[in-house]
Amino acid sequence: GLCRQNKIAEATNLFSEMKEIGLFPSVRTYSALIHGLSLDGQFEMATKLIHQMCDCGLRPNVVTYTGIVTGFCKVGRVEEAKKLVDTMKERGLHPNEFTYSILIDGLCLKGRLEDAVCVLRQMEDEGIINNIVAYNTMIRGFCKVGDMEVADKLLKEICCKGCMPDVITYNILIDGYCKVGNCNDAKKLLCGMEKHGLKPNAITYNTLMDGLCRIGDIESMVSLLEEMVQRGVRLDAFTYSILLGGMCRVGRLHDIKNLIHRMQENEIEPD
RNA sequence: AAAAUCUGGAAU
Repeated sequence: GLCRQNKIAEATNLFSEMKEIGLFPSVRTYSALIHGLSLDGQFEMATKLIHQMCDCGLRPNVVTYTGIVTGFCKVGRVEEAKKLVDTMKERGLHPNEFTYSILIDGLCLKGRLEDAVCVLRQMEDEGIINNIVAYNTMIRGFCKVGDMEVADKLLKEICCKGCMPDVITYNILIDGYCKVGNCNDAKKLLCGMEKHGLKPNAITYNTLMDGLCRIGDIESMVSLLEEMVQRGVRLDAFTYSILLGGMCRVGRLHDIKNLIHRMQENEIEPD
């Protein structure tokens, strides 16, 4: 909990206190702290804790190592992440669905899409075929470089394999199409997801409205906003920011004032 | 669940 609030120091203190009063931290406790330290870039400390665990007779498991892998990937140190995964394997620990999606994300962030695909295939070869997060991560990688053809191919591929796309899959693809200026295909995906029984959420609408706003289609943006409200999807701070951007672009100052007023009525603080 | 994926602006 403390780690999630970026209070690593407090977490570390609490951890020391625990030991002083004679409590033995469990593998989970260690893993939580190791994850927090890794995200904070404190890899030496994290490694030290791994050793400490072993000294206490505790066996670090896949989650423990994956915590450090996450830290490396987030700061672009993918090679070290891969090396750690190899170490894990040597110690008889098999990477799981989390490990794979994290590694794929790390490679995508570095622009190493081909390598990421290799890891994805390796994951499938290991028999993990229902990891929607890994597929979403991979699809996002291609979307971010504007390669919508491959992204779409992956969507079709996972459908064939019986791994059901979720709302996030569609949100990622909608954003991809919007960012290359192809709002038409983005709109088609919105219909497509509903056909598959998935409910668009605020992020879906925000993403598409932003795309429409970027190509200057304010009218479509407004009708989408109406649809969003009608269907009871709550507007959030992102929604307002996107709408305000659109209104500024076309100089509708009066509408902007209205929006800010409505925002406060709906108890959303302008950020 | 002790760990993974989606949207704006500003800042850097």
